Amino acid sequence: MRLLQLHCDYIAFKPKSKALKTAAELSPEEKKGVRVEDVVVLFTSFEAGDDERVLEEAARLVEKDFRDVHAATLLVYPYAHLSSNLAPPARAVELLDEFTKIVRRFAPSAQRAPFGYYKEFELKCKGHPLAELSKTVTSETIEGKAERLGAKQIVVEDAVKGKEKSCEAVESESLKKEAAVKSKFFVLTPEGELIPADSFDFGRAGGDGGDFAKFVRYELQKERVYVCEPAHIKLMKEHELVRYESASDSGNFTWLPKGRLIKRLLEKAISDFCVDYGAMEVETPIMYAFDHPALKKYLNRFPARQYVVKSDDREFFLRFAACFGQFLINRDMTISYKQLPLKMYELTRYSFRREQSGELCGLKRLRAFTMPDMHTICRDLAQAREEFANQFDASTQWQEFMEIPFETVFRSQTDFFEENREWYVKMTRRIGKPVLVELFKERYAYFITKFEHNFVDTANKAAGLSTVQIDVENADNYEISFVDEDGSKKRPPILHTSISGAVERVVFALLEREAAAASRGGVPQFPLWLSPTQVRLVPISEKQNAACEEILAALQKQNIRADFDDRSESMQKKVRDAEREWVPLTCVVGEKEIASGKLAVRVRGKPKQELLSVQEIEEFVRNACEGKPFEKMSVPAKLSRRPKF
RNA sequence: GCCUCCGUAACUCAGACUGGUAGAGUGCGUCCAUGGUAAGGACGAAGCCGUGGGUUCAAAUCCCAUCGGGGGCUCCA
Repeated sequence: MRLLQLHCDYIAFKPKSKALKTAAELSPEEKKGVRVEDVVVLFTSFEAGDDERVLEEAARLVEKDFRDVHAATLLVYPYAHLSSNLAPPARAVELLDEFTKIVRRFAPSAQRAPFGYYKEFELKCKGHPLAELSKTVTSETIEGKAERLGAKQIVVEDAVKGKEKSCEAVESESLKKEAAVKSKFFVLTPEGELIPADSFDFGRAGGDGGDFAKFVRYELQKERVYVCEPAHIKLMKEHELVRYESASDSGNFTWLPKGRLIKRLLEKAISDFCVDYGAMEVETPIMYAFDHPALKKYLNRFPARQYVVKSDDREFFLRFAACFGQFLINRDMTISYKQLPLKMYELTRYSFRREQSGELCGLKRLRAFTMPDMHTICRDLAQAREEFANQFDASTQWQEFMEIPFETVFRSQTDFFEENREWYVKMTRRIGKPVLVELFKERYAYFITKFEHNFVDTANKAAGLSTVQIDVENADNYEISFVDEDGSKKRPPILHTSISGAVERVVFALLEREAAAASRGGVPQFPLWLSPTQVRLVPISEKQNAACEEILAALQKQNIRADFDDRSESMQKKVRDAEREWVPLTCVVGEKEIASGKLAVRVRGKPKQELLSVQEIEEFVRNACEGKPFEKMSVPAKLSRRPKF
């Protein structure tokens, strides 16, 4: 039995003439035709060998979708063209009537269209992911599956129909496959034990297992309770960093000056990190033609949805990573084995993924995001493994540099994991705590293994930051090759790497980390090198304004982001506002301070004021920002000149 | 995409159940005050009550649709 299932705004049909001599005569009412609104239309072919069980199973599958899409009614529409192995017409009518009866159990208003007639019809399909489904149910599939899986679980072909025209977003094969592939979870300890995740004792080191336990629970999807809005959303608005822009598409954000500054600093830090690591920086186009042969295959193997852009008659998709541009460069390069591993880096501002609207969440998941994306061409799997381990280490260093706590997962094909178990254990030892391992029987995407460092937020939900994957498909797709020692051309394995993860996600993690600190009674703050204001000058009265201007100029000359609260407000209020803005160093300037040359400095997080000279303040900032990038502040240094956003 | 909650001044929110001239705090403006480490005082301006329909003599309020945001599901290289 074959079904083409369409969730439609409406379908209207009208019988025209008999297609089968044996077709039953129609009543005048039936001849007029029918129009049905908000309906799941089941174009149905009954095949030789279909029986009651097939009908029941098909109905069960349809019932689930029918309930999921909340359609008003159902229409069974006999449609012979779905199969080349049709049941005899008389039998088909029996099956049709029986099937209609069965579906009426959950859709009492279900109708059936006449059998054996040519019918004209017009319909409008809704076009959401569940709106277009095809199903094949046969007695063999039922028996076959029942045998393999035991019990009642029956799997049938149930594929989301790809859109027909290339201009429509491609529903990736990988997306479908990923849904179908079953995986198993384990915990790998630094000692090398591999324990099924559900029997691992998270409290063995005492306590509740902390973030790792939360992370594993999150991954295994056992514990998903109601949680409130993630803390970073409120913070990003309060601090005038980032905001929603309803004039754009969901998941495309506006970065205000202070947020832009933080983001720019992070972008510089991670780009420098990658260049220091040995990657060549490039910049590539953000859109690519759908019909390009190398891209077509890759699109299908990449689990993401795309934005589509039209230009004249051509259709382009917006990139969801830097792979496209970099691989197309690699294809045209002449590469010797002597140059491997060869690294290329791009800060993608932006990468685009048309995530489902319900998946978007503040800075954690966006449709347009900035990803530092690095690719490494390796000589062979051995070199890929070595480089993977190096990049695992580099990613870990980066997270340590950012002081962002993380939990790690390795995802791998089962056989690859078993062959390389010691290699995984060694990396686990590097981070010195248990990691999660997810094993797949078959590969659903282009990589054989990957790791992620995940951040666990205040709502106990995980978000991937660093990740490295070993890609064994795309050298072929893109025809990337290098010349080996013996002069032959070879296809390299390629590493896909994001050392930091999306920059927006780094901001998310920083804000969440501080929100968590605050909820534990700590003082939330930005690292000094990321603070929009590093030093704030607060005069006691207008009499100290001139002195403050001088100090301000001196600090700015030393590449310190200083500002000056020259508003006509009380000193107490200025101190309060500085605290609310998380200003790291707030310097009160009065007559005493001018006379002594030592400012009364509130150091954020410290209970007592300190008396520091301007030079000492400069040193303090310089020391704390050692090895970190610097960028200028783009809002006016005088607070009276600074607008509210 | 589905389910659900929410959308009122620049911001944070009350008002809605029970329809009848739009409320507070913050911010902003003017004036007074010139201060010693988390909010000095007075006055003032500021609203297509997300958008579009409907019901009603009358809609921020009730109904429908739609857009945007949060959460749940699905999803997350």
